[in-house]
Amino acid sequence: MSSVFAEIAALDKLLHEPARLSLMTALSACKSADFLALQRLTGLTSGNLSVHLSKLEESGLVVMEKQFVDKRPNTQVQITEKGRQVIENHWRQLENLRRDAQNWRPD
Amino acid sequence: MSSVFAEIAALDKLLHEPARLSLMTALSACKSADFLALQRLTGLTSGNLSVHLSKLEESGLVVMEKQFVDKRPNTQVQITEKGRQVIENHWRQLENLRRDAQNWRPD
DNA sequence: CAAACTACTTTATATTATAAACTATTTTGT
DNA sequence: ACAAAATAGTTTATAATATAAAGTAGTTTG
Repeated sequence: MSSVFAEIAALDKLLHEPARLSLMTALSACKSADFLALQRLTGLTSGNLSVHLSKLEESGLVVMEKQFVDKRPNTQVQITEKGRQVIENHWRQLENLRRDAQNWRPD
Repeated sequence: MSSVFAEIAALDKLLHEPARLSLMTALSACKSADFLALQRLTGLTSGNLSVHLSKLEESGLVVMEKQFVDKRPNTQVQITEKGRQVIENHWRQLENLRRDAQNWRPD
């Protein structure tokens, strides 16, 4: 896999999907956030948010802690060290792609 | 739609899909490129490349010109003005997301 | 002149995302 | 008190999407 283009074309879909890219980028900026804050942020339906978070958790990119706050369920979400690494790397790849595109010419 | 996060979460999938993001970014850097150059660049199978390009063409983001060169079929692909606008806007949105993430805090 | 190659397109299948329906509990109105 | 609505999610079914595999039309090579 020589060029950034090829790298991007085969990019990690888990992270690249827009909703999850937003979530991971936001989570990389804070210690933790709860379900509703993330829902307000992204505008996702609760169903979609739930599925996206589960997917991120299964891959070890976030951890979820479920507790009761004021007698109501509350889910705190936190990015893992692995998650922080892969999202940072993902942004690096995107930046590389954009930079390299400036002077690409067809063979 | 208030935040960049929400904008991104509802981002144009057509452009965001990694292969097409690569293709459009590359095409925005040159007058035109042919099928094989794009295939070399992205590492896509010809089947996938064909489908992705057709999708971009249907949406008016690229135009394709089919001709014979040295007795062989040859497909030249060129980004349209609309295509140039939407890919540039897409990159702007991604940059905004990343910038805004730096100082996001859960409500 | 048959077999292999080039440059694709079409189709079938597997993956993925989204919406809708559901669960469990709590609060509000009468 | 108790039905209705709200909260905070999860599960499931369906629709959309991507990828791989097979097919087409023509060309070159042994």
